Amino acid sequence: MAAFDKLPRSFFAREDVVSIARELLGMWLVTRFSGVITVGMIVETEAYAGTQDKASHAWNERRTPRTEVMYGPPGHAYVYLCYGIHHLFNVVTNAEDIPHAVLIRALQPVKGEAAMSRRTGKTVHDASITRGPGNLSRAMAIDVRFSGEDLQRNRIFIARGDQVVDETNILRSPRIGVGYAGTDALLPYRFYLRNNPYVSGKNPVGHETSR
DNA sequence: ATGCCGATGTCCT
DNA sequence: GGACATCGGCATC
Repeated sequence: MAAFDKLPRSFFAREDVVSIARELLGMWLVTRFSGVITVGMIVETEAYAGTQDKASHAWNERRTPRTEVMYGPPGHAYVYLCYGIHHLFNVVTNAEDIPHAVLIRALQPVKGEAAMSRRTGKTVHDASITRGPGNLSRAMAIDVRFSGEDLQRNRIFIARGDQVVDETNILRSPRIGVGYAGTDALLPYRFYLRNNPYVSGKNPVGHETSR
């Protein structure tokens, strides 16, 4: 475990969830269950900006047993079941009572491909193995039982990757599947790496980040 | 290449 | 009863 440079809680305990979503590109998502380690580089994320964001489960102060973890301290997992089938992995950010989160939408496998293949029934040559939030959760063996998991522990965490992401290779676009969110559906809160085969969505229309 | 549709837990009306 | 931060299979163009 010592080989991984785990992100400290302070990384997630910041106000700008959109910046956090962008900065998570190139980081490694790591799971370690029963000694089996799987690692994927984060290549696609989306920011969800809490009570003011109509696309967020926490929109308008909405609070349910499912979403309660988003109102908790930062640096914890928020995992929920989507369409009754898919387990979607998010990281809680900001501060307690401010329910911001970043959805991890796609990974590029780094380590543990055999375990990923066993869990999904696919080979690593099929990019769909970790493309899309439902698929990556299956490959990493993440499910709703881990909602609320502290990412400072060693079962699920995020670590610095082994290379720097070139800003010119980061594209942004509106979020996927949130058409119901009115004008908030237009916000460019999705970030992804240019030309990466593991990025979800068909022919994504993206723009370079301007900074 | 594009589109429809079924699966199905949680939350909402 | 319907919508939903999805996915894969099958039909059609």
